[in-house]
Amino acid sequence: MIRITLPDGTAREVARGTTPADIAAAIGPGLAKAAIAARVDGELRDIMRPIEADAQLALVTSRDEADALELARHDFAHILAEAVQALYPGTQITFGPSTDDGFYYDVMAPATRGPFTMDDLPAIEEHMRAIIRADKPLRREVMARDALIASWQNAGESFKAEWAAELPEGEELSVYWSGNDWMDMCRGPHLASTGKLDPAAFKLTRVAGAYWRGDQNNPQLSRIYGTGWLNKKQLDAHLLRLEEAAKRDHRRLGQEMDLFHLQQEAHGSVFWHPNGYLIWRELEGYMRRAIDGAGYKEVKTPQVMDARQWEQSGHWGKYRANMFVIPDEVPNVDDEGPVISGDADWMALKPMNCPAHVLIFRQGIKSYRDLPLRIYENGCCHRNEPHGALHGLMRVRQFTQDDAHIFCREDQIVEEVQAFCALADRVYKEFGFTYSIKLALRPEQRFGSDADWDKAENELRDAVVRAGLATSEFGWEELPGEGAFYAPKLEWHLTDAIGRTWQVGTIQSDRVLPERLDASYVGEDGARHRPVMLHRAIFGSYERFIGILIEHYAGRFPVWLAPVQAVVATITSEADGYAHDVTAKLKAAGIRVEADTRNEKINYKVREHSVAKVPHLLVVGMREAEEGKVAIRSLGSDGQRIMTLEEAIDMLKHEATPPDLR
RNA sequence: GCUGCUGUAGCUCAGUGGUAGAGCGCGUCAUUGGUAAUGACGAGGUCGGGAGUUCAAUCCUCCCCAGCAGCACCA
Repeated sequence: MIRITLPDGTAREVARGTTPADIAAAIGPGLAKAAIAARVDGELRDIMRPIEADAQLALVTSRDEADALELARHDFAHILAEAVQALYPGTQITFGPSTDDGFYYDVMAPATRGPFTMDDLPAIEEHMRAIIRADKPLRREVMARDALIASWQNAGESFKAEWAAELPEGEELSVYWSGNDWMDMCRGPHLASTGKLDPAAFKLTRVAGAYWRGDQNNPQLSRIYGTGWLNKKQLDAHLLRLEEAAKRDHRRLGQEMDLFHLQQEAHGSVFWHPNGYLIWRELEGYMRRAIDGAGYKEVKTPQVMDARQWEQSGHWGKYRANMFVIPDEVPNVDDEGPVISGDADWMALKPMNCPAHVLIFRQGIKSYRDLPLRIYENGCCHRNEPHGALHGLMRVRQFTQDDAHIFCREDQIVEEVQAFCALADRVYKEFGFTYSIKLALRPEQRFGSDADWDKAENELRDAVVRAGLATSEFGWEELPGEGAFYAPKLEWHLTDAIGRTWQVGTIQSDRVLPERLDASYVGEDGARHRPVMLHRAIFGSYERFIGILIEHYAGRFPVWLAPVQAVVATITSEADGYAHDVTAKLKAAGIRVEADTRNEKINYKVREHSVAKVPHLLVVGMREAEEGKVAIRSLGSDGQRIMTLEEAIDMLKHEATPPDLR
């Protein structure tokens, strides 16, 4: 007999080999029906898997949503693989986990046909539903390693065989049978049968290429994605959320609001339109005030530098594949010959600002009294990104960083990092973001000694701990191998209005570049010392930050950032004179305002400016003109507020004030 | 860079082996209307680029470019 302890503290003596399903049945028929899995000593397990020893048992029902979703999605993935193999014999299966909103499965299409496409999805979905309707039992079986490998090889499943052979020696190799005719190697757990799934609660969404084991040197598989839920209501709600997210896509809003455009002749670089550049200018002003207040000095450095400089900084060796390289010569003007000779010296557009800032630091002799020296630049950088990586404003080839480098002594690092944490906190909060902080640790490819990396990692960790931010509330986490080649990184991940996260801010503690570029200062002892260099950014890049803001605000910018803050719209042309008067006074008060005196109905104007997401619409007719008032209709509310022109100006002036100046 | 899909008017999209169409937008005219689309008329496209097949290509084939989804990459 073994002893099973339930969550309420009661215990039962049952025979060894009793399943959680048996225990659920013993407790009551309702629970027996509702139970879909079990937690045995905290581990999620099949409801039908026998318990072999004394254990804590908690039965899992669909009310335990996170567990239930995980189980359902994992089952959907298996059924997807089973359906694909049933429909397309010769398809090899590899791996299929659950995701945040569903599942995917990576398969290798048979050699006789190309990769799977969207056109294949309806048939696969239909077959998945048939498998669910068939209510096939899902049965766990432990197999001997050699037998399992042999069975995969016999079945022509070379990927599975490779994987099975590499699983750790001691690990129990379990497979799951769907009925008696299909099985997959899997750690589990699974639901008791396919019929536990709701056939209306999933949808296959797309097909894409994905490399075997995530390595681009390996064969490319077809990855079939689906979204999966417990019921149709949840699925529909999810599909609706996707639609809402698509509506706030910055590429779409950028066009609708006339903020910027991209075109193939300059792919990866942004054409900022007047409306979009107004947002940029506001952010630039905001950031200048922030860094001025925090003791930084702003500089501007060259776009192009000689390759020898990039060799010395190490970028030529480690980063050249992503640099735009330029021959240092006068191009051949004879149309018959090649434009460049091919034997000129090379120059390169800067992919980052750090070396240039070190060169500024190196001018003259620096004393310990000059430290910390904080050098800031709105630095325009070019990186030759892989074409497939480009994405609207989020990943571009020309971008401007709010970049600064803090040159300091070792004993100033923690203090400087802490001050940066405070500055970043203020900025992100003023834009309405919450955030988490992660520490990215040394990568495999790196410069510098292990001792320096130990120090650098400890300093960053220490600063966050002292700032009180190394807590789960701030999502504190360490990410092995994710650091830059010259330094570990603290990363700020923002959470936007609909819960997505974006990595933007960073601070990195670097001992490599000062060494390579020979930066030094004279210490109190009169000797030369190496400064440590802290690389840091808050917006990350203006392009990307604006893209994030567009999606975060869904285009409904706070007044201080809105390109057009107010429109004065007339009801009849008799009010035109008053409208122009109002507009002039608002302009004089510093408001970005436009007059709409077109010969259109007020309904039309209200609609148009609402769609354009203008925060305030000041409607004026003869009534307002005679009384010296305006009727304000604000974005997001249906009603209007009548107020005097002076009151309206005060209100708009207040709302148009950046948060740091209020 | 890899896999798949897409590229037609300023925008969103329909369509055809015989040189193209809608809605919105734009222009003109009429209408002066009180809070999410007034009506009429009109202008606007070498159908992403190049080559090939064909009597004839926007449509079929091939190559290139870009965009989209994902993968890889993001120092």
